[in-house]
Amino acid sequence: MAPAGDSKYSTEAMAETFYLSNIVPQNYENNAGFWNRFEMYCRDLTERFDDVWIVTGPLTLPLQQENGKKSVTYQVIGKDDVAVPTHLYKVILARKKPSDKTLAEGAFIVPNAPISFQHQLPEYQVPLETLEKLSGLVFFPQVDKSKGVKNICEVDTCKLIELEEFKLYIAGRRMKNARDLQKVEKIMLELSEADIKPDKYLLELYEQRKKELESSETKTARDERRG
DNA sequence: CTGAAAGCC
DNA sequence: GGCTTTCAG
Repeated sequence: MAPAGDSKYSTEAMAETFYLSNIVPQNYENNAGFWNRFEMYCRDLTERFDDVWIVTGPLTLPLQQENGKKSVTYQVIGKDDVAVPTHLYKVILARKKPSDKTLAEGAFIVPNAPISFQHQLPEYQVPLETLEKLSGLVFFPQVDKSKGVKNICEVDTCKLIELEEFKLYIAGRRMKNARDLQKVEKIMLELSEADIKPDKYLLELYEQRKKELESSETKTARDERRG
């Protein structure tokens, strides 16, 4: 998860987040696209589950070479040869209420490469044991798997945001930060050019931002007249 | 939201 | 160089 900018996180937690030891090189399009949608889904889980635990990490998995043989190869970057993982994983463990005995779990392995909006989360789900073998790790060892741990994709949706919804969300973010009325209108124009109809939420933001900017701009003009 | 690129002191 | 503003998926 990326807590940046979210005031409910402590500065200590933020500092830990940005340790280099907590960072891996990730494909840009993946991070801004599929992985971003994945993280949005994870955040959204907290709306439906009281407790959500997530472990994320890198993998360097064997791939079929041109000679037909499988090998572990991965790119390294920078002067210190930082390893670029071939895949990233997430393990999700969630509980509706602290009193609940049954937990929901999901393990996902995602290629560190661009993944289009046509792809959905369940395509990348694997049995937890598979991920444990590939990573050499044991996740949530204190959880007794024999006690009916449920599949998160059955208990919840595992549905990632679609392209249109994503663009509306981005437009909303931009709307809140728009500097002037020109920018505000540009956001709306770009949406209509993309054949996306603004939803009620965005229209509200639009009207609100317009009002704010109109009042601040007339105020500025008044101040300027006063000299 | 995820970022990089450009601008500024 | 580091911080702020601007732009892009």
